[in-house]
Amino acid sequence: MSTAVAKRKRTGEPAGEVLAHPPREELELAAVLHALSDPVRLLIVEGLAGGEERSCKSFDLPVVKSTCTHHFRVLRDAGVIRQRLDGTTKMSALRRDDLEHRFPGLLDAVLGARHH
Amino acid sequence: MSTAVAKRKRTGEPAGEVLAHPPREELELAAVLHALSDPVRLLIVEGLAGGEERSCKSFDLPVVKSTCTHHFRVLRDAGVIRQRLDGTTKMSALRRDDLEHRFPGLLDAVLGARHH
DNA sequence: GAAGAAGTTCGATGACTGTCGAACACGTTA
DNA sequence: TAACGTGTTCGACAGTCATCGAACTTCTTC
Repeated sequence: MSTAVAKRKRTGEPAGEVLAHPPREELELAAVLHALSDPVRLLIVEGLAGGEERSCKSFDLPVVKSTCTHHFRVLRDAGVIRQRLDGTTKMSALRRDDLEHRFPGLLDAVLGARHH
Repeated sequence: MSTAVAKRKRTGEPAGEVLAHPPREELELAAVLHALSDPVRLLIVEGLAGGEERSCKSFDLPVVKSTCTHHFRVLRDAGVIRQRLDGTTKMSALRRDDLEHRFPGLLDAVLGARHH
């Protein structure tokens, strides 16, 4: 065996560490607002508002798989969500605490907006 | 005389009416977030946070005039600001009440964010 | 009137975006 | 080991975006 997973098992590296997440101090307002300014990504964020982790596949998004990958990555790069590998699936969760610390009230305002 | 201003004087049409502004019920979250997701436009919004009207020229923005026109129009089309003609200058102001009604807490969260 | 001031319009440009489909990688399960 | 499920990578594509400079419009002022 010489896969990435096998290597992590040998070295004891946590699986989640392979995914890059910006630290909370480096979250940028413009980047977060941009990440939240797409309808599909707003659906994702609202789906995570409950606080529980969810797999990408558990969302019923109006786009194909590869586009989902794109949107989840935009959210992760902006620091809106945190992703963790779990077998073949990737679990995502909102970074509520980090967002609240950096931009107090922002996420609640977005989630509380009356749509349409 | 056959200018637009002369025509408005003849017909009694208010000068401010020539600028299109979306009504408060039609403000869209994604559009507002997108309008706020640009650094130059964030500068404009912060400059209007005091509540007073300001001319475009009173801002010291790091872009040329025509680009300013673009950014102010994006903000106006999204419903973030209201613009009014006053002679050769165009006065801009935040639509605080409308934004607060439609997306409670959003503008305060954006304005209160700790930058950099 | 002529000159100046404040914005707009237009075209161009380079960068980025959202979308898809096909092929691939990896872990799980039969 | 083979098949399946979940997600990624890659290339392509059409559309949008931020930016600039030059020419223009409109109002004010001298």
